[in-house]
Amino acid sequence: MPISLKKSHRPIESLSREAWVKAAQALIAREGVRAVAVESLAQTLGVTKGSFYWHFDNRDALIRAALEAWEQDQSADVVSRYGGISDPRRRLRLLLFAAFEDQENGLIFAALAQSGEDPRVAPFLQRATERRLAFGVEAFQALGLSGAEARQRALLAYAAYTGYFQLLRATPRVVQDVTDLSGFVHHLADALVPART
Amino acid sequence: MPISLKKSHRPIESLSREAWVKAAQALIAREGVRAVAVESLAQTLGVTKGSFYWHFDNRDALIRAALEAWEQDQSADVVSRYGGISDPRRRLRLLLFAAFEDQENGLIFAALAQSGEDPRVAPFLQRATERRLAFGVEAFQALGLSGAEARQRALLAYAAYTGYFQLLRATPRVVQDVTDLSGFVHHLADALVPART
DNA sequence: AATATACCATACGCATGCGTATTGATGTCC
DNA sequence: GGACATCAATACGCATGCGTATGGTATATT
Repeated sequence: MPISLKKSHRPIESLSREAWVKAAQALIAREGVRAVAVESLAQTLGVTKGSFYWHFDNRDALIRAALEAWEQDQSADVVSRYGGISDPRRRLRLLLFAAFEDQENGLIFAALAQSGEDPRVAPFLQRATERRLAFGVEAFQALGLSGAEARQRALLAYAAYTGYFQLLRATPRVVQDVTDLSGFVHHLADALVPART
Repeated sequence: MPISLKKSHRPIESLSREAWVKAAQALIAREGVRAVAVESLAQTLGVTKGSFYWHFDNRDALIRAALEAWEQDQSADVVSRYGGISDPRRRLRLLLFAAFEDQENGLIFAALAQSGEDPRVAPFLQRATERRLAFGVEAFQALGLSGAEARQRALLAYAAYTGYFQLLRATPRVVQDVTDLSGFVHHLADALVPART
């Protein structure tokens, strides 16, 4: 009965594989899916292709792994953190502010949308978009709006959200002329969330 | 004294060059800048590379030509068609409706934003974004808003605009659940344009 | 000590895609 | 009809990037 059992024999996921996935994610976030090249990635990791093809079957497997890992901790996504708030008005406003404040997540999503034409990315993007919009629709319905109206506002809110980060990503200089972001979001929230039940 | 002078000698721009540019634009709009490959383009045009390198110095020249041609008839862009309207409220609302209705232009712009990481595209995108935002800021200022507030609203409007078309491009199925687009824009306009002077 | 496993390097084949060089066909002008 | 310009086909060199094959080294197990 070995006590110090399987230290490096089965770390279940051999550590270095994680490094590949993370590097791929970083590259996707910065330059899009098409920039994921195994040889250049290997160089930044200080190894060669020989390593890569031991950990992964091929390039697609790496991209898939990166996207799946990204989708997994979507549980940490903003929409998941505000399901518990009961007052629908409060929930919506908090959600809006939190969404615009989480630049990390917003920019990653914008980067992914940028690679949205890629057939590997499309389904992930689709699912995430549906999930987020559905959350918005529910929240607006909980506010007393009809289904059609709730869909309208959710789309409006989400378009503003995704458009903002797209602009921030593509032309940051232009966006940063708007110094008061909270005022920006405040106005959006006031416009979308009715003043009274 | 030749009467039928210079029919094909100097059409000033040798006709076929236009074809290359248009094909490149179509490809950029559909699949992004990186998809512009001279050999595949040549095939779709029914010729070979030999032709291309007579019309253009290299691939970059084609991309530049396509982007410049696109920027040229930005004079046909929505913002240029509504400068004449004197009533600022009316001007803004018309502009908003026209912008969301012109799907052609909106989708092309979304496609370009998708290739915004490309150093060739970036300056064009930057200029267009600045132009459009500046127009919005002016319009909101004409409405009596302060500079800071005008910038906020212009950014909000433009984020919603660009975000909408990004969503329409990336995940059309999800967006088309919102059947009443005019209601969508109507709400946006009401939210952004103050009711009274 | 011997063998097996995990990880990585090197070297190759192959496809794609850019750019060049050369040649050819079809006009236009004198 | 000969010279020149316009447009295009063919063939090549070269780089990048994917995937494979094979061998090497370190650690672990027995």
